[in-house]
Amino acid sequence: METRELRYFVAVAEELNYGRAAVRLGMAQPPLSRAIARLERRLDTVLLERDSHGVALTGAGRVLLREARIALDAVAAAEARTRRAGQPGLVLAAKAGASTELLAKLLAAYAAEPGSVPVDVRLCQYGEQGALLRRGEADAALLHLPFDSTAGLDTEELHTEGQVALLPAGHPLTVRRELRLADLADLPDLPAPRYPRPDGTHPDGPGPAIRDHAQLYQLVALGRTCAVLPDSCRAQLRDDVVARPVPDAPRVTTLLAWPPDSRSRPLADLLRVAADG
Amino acid sequence: METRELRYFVAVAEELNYGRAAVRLGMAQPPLSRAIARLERRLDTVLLERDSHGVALTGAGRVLLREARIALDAVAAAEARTRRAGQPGLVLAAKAGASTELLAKLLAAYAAEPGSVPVDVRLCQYGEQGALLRRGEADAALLHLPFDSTAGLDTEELHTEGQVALLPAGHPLTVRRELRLADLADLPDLPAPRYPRPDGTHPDGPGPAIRDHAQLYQLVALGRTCAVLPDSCRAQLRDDVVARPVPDAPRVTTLLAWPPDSRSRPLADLLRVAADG
DNA sequence: CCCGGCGATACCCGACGGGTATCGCCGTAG
DNA sequence: CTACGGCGATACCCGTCGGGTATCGCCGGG
Repeated sequence: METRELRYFVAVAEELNYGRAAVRLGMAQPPLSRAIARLERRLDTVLLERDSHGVALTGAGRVLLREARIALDAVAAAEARTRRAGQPGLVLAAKAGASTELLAKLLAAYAAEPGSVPVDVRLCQYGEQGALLRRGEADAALLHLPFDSTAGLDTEELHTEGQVALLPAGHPLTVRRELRLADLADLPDLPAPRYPRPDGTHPDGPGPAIRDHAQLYQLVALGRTCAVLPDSCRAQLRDDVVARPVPDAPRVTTLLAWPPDSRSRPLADLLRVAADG
Repeated sequence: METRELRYFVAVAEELNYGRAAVRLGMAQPPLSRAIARLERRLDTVLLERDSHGVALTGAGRVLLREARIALDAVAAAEARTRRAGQPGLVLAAKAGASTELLAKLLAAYAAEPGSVPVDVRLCQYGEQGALLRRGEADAALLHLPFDSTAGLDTEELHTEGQVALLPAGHPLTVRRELRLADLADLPDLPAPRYPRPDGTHPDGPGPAIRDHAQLYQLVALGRTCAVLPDSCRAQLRDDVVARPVPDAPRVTTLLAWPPDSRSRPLADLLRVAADG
């Protein structure tokens, strides 16, 4: 099976309509029909049930749809990783607005190494760093437990810290020295922010939908929401936002992650610097 | 990137010689040269250093070799799984000679289900079942912890049991009611069998290299080695082999494993029967 | 009953994959 | 020093196949 055939099949299986799939693929419908028919002949398996008013997946078609997506992702990751391995420099993915201090220190320490290469920092929305790594678009990523998934990645823990609540300056709760998670649940004036799910959609609710820390700071400053974030975020607060410790919030571990078995010289240097620092 | 190009590149990267790679691929050398050159042009990356006396991988080439193998495996698994999804019946992989009783019960119980399909049992050498699953050549497999790896698979525990030592009838150690692992280490007359590593090779040593339980029974009966196996193997012993409990050997868990997200009707039935039984 | 939407078929063309012959480079043997 | 042999690259040719346009056949709805 060629990747082109898999791409064609995925397009048809997703659209369930040869015409629309052909448009999406930038080609005409007849060669697409033939390509799918040839694929079915070679696999000796019916993938699609056509009646003259549309298309439906067979059981085998559902299997191939799932497997083809996996295979195409692997091919795309191979291409992305190879492309970047051929060019100098590292790409490091980090959550926008998170661990800025630690990130700055890491970059400075690595830049001071002999033989270090330029590091391109890609600031991501929540949860996007893992996807960048898995797609081969980044060499390493800063992740935060327990929020990000490390499945299928190698990791090195860098730092663990408690969390603080961020409140708009002047809010009644700011008179307290410490807060509990329960104090922050269901505040009518400060509805909890809605973080994106792994698939990028937001749950429903009264609070604002947010995509990264920068948005969150601003919304807290505007008195629209409150947030619970790692201690280190206090370094970047200005006086329109107040931080109060939340001892019962889970501790947050910042870790460096990279794809397993990828150990180029520059990446190995970066990992060593991170582990030492 | 097309899978054909990846196959070509892997062949050249493994042979480090265009001529031999072309033979392996069943084609002539010039089109292979051109295909690799085109791949490099499209990736805008040098994959191979050619001096006139051979070929060497660049850093990017090493990356692509690793990634291309992963991607090609994914494509091959997609093809195998789809092929079999299009045909009736299930394929169940099991270690030859292990868990025979449990396997027989499972097959009988499933066959009695309404709507059950024929089950093709593939008896494997040690450690091969996981590979069959991952390559898409089996729908489910019987694995044994702590020997087999379940990484990347969904599993259901079926049974846990202790282990016994198998000794040739008449061996001096058979006078004991129980044995310890230490009793069986470094016996000069019964050197430990050499089980295959995950890559199929055998470690060095004095004992016989074995590939499955059937071989092992026979070698024990011949007085060439001894073995520590799950209790249930006693059901198939004849009187030329004696079993003695080994309480300090790790307990063995038999489990049913299947590729994540694969839940066809027949497989779901089999899993339900296995969980109930 | 006719029209419209959809997939399949017929037919054509150009590009690309693959083959043979040969070159250019270099290391080595005589 | 030259001749040879091994290896990858280049030149050139051919057939196949991927893709395009036109059209058909089927069916469901207005």
